Amino acid sequence: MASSMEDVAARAGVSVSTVSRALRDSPLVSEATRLRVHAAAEELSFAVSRAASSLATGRLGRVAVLVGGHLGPWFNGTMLDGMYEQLRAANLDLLVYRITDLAERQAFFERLPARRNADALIVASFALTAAEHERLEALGMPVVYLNQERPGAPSVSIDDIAGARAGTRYLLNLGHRRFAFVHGRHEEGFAWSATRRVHGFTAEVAAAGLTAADYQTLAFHGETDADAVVAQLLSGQELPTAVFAESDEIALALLPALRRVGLGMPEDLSLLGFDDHEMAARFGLSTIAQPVFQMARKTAGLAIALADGGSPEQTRIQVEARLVPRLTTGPPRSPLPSAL
Amino acid sequence: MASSMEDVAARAGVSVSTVSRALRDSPLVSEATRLRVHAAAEELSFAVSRAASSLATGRLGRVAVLVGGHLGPWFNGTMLDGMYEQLRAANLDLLVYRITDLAERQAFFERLPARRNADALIVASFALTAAEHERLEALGMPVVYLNQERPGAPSVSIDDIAGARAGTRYLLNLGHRRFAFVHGRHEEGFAWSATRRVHGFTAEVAAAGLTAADYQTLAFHGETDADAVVAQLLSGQELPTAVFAESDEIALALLPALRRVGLGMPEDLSLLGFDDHEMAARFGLSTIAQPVFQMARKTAGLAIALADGGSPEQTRIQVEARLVPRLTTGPPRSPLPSAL
DNA sequence: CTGTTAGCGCATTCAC
DNA sequence: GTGAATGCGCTAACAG
Repeated sequence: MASSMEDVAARAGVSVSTVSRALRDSPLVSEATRLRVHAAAEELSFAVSRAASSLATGRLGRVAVLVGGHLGPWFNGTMLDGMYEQLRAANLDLLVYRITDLAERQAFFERLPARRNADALIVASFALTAAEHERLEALGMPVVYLNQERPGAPSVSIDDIAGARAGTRYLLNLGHRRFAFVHGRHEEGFAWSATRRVHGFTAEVAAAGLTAADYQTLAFHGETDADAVVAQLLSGQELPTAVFAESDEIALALLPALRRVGLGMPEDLSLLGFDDHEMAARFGLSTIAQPVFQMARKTAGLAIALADGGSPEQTRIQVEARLVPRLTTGPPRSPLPSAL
Repeated sequence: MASSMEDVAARAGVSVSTVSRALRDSPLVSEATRLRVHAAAEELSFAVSRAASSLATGRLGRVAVLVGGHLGPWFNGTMLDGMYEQLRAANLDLLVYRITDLAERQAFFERLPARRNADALIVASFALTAAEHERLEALGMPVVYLNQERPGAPSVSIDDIAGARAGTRYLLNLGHRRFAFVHGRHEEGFAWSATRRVHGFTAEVAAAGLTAADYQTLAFHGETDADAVVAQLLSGQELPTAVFAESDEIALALLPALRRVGLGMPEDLSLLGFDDHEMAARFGLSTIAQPVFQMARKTAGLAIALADGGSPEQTRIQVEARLVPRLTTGPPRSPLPSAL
């Protein structure tokens, strides 16, 4: 089945070294024998053993990605797509690792399955502890971070603070003065942008002269929690006129929950998300777009350069988030919503 | 940096073979030396070279997945998640390949980058041509199919026909007699279940005594096409009372488009999807659930067994789709929708 | 239970 | 331009 180079060599009437060279299109081989060897390989359906090749060259031909959370959600999936394209173009394979809970987290950092198993590691959207960082740095391979900045380490990230400020500014400009900011859980070190987005929001409302009485910060704990959050909003002192969600995932969960209690957007309430999730456009959700795909490509680009042993000129890339106003935001209505 | 086994051997005061055995927790090593070796390895932060290990054992420790389409969409992402869990538990890495267009398709089948690069290949939701099948079979490694049955080959798939029939039956039971079935594009060989679902639908309506005048089949060509499909529905001879979409992705695109023209679900129209997309529950979409996660786990399970050189008892697994009625389906209203 | 020996399949010197 | 050696780092078979 898996014929060896010797078989190919015999068939092509050359030596194994020539086969090796010819198959990798080395210029040290004449065109004639190159073709002859390729033909022989094809006939025997021979392929170079990656393991043997790697052992000899020291290059694995693979880049590993450590994903924070599940692979399924839009963000991570899109990210993988972006990386994949870059890697494929560079003829590198994509190896995936995932960390969804503490068990996986411990398992990964104990065994470090990526070690000596890839030419570079991408750590994506996953807040590491200092100890974990050190562990990775002792890995002996380049590590690139996505949405996580580490002094001295290559990274690609979005300016969450600026994005959150821009979103807040937009709502202020529309005339809103009473806000709620809804964020996901950010304990456990699984969060990355969350904290920065809250900061951006509070900084901007403060800059506008608003005080703590003018806004509230609510936590959203997973899918089933939308109604609870809406209940909190409704039972507060005053209903906010604008809700800024830390992510579109949250905003999209809030959307039907708000509609269910009779609140229309943007008439009764403005709702602004963050990320530009694929579903955001479909449901007319206004949002702050994060160019996930591009970010992923750039991150992979860094990883490729580093895997090649190169040292890219720019190793810390920051991209901008930009406002995408759609249908769920508008000026506040002067009186309180009639629905209340 | 990357210290070798010899270093560890020296430090632990044993031979390399003992190091090799100890590190893989072979029972042929005494507990004392096992610990000593592990300690030495830890101190030198040594890890076994996968390439060298693979070369010596012949096992790569990796399973490759060929995904049809992008990695981002819910279906593929969920699938990867399911496979990942199984593979990780078996201590196998997940290598990802993707085919989104003709170029990628040709590139993959020409170069076969997975060849001699993984212990097994999973082909997921991707309809192959006969030539491609042959090419894979000459690959020299086990191939497992997800949602694609191939005589003699191990596979896991859903019973699309039964699912589509059950959905249609449900709508018939509600009293519906005028239908539209909306399917995605299924040229290009990128489709798998699509055709079977249409067949299931038409078989069931035929069995109910309906004729071609009672239903129509419409094609949906991507996100932006929802309005066009709705327009077709509205401009037909008679508006159907129930719309069955080939997938939730399509149904979820139709949903806002139908609302936009004043059609309420289920008052004016029943809408039924297929797959149980994560967003389906959120938007109350009735659907036929496909247990993607489980299917993925089972597929990975087959791949693992085959990669181990085993021959699993059952190699062709079929799982059932089941109806999940939610809010978008109900009995038809007797007169035509007042909105018209 | 442990050490010695001999490859695994390729890439790369170095000669020619 | 090509072939003959050597070694990449580990595992396995064989002794002991």
